[in-house]
Amino acid sequence: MPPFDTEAARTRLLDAAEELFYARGIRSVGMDDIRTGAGLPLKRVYALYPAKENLVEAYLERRDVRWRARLAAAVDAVDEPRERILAVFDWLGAWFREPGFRGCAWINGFGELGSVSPAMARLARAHKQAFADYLDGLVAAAGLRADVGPQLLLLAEGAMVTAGIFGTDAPAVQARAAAAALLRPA
Amino acid sequence: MPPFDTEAARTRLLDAAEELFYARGIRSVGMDDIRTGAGLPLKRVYALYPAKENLVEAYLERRDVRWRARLAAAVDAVDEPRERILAVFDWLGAWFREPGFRGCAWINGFGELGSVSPAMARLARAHKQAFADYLDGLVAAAGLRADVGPQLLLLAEGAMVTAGIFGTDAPAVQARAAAAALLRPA
DNA sequence: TAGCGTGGAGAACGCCCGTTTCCCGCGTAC
DNA sequence: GTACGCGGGAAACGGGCGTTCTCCACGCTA
Repeated sequence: MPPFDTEAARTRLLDAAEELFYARGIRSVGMDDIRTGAGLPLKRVYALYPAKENLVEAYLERRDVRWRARLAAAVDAVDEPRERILAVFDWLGAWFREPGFRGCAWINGFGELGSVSPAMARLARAHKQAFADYLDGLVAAAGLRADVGPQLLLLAEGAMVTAGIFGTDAPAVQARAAAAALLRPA
Repeated sequence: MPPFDTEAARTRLLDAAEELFYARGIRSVGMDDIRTGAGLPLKRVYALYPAKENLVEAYLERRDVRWRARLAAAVDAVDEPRERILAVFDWLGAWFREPGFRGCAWINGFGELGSVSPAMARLARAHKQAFADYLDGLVAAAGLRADVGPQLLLLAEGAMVTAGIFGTDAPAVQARAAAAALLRPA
């Protein structure tokens, strides 16, 4: 059973899972929906991930890697340390404008399952901690006071939530403006 | 059937629904859990709200009124216009510290059901719009530039989300400090 | 006291969904 | 050509849940 096109099947499975879970939420998506989306027999789905929870974890872990890589790539296109911080919010705006944007997968997942699934709570905390650490690094590299980092995190999280609920990218430019104000020396 | 202690029953029902829905999410809570929590026969539950969705709406509407009233009461204890804005974040901190705090009921509900329930999406937007309008009012009363209002909204939303995920009240003081910086003239 | 209706408790129904199992067809080996 | 085994599709199973229905105990009326 193992050596077929297992890796290709895994990719298609995660692609289908990501599209469906992100668009509709986790509980709203049945394993049958995913099987249909991936074009895989249910038997193979369960051979790759023995339970739905494992598939959810794999989806969030892959998305975490990709999301942070895309953010880092956008930031790395900029040199000046303070501009790099603002680039975070520019990239958020680009993300908000993507078709199908529905807010942050971890905030949504935490709201849906955080109190009922320790795994979901852990993944959400890990992702947000990594994002917070990344922002702290940018702040340190710019020689700014350390307490600006958490403040930028709040702006970014607020922008994600607000953009998701209202379906507009305006929060990105509002957050960017607020961030620029916070970067000015006291 | 109508004139018994219908209003008392309705209150107990909404109390139980609020406690359970907020703590565990909406789909994780069964009508039987609510019936047990309220100590009401299922027949009476369905007499008061013909479907779960109606009960969810009633829960969110009552919570909306109460949440905004509590916020307004905390703000109204302060006179100076800029201090009133900061009082918002002080009150958020007090809220975060309450036992059982699990983030914002509308953010969580939107993440869980926003894409699958138009009613949930509408309620979340209405609540957040009302909060945004309230902040805009405080900003106008303080004679500040209008674009500070949405920035404060992002800080507050980000604080709710981050406090919910990490289970700490630190975001309230971080958001308060950021807000204070934004209130300083450019 | 006999009859009636009202309200409470929980069983029952139908549906959905995560997971497992069955069966059939095809390719391979001898 | 035939037996074997593997993989695919889908049906089956078990549990949970929203909603409805049944049954019984109690209180009022003549």
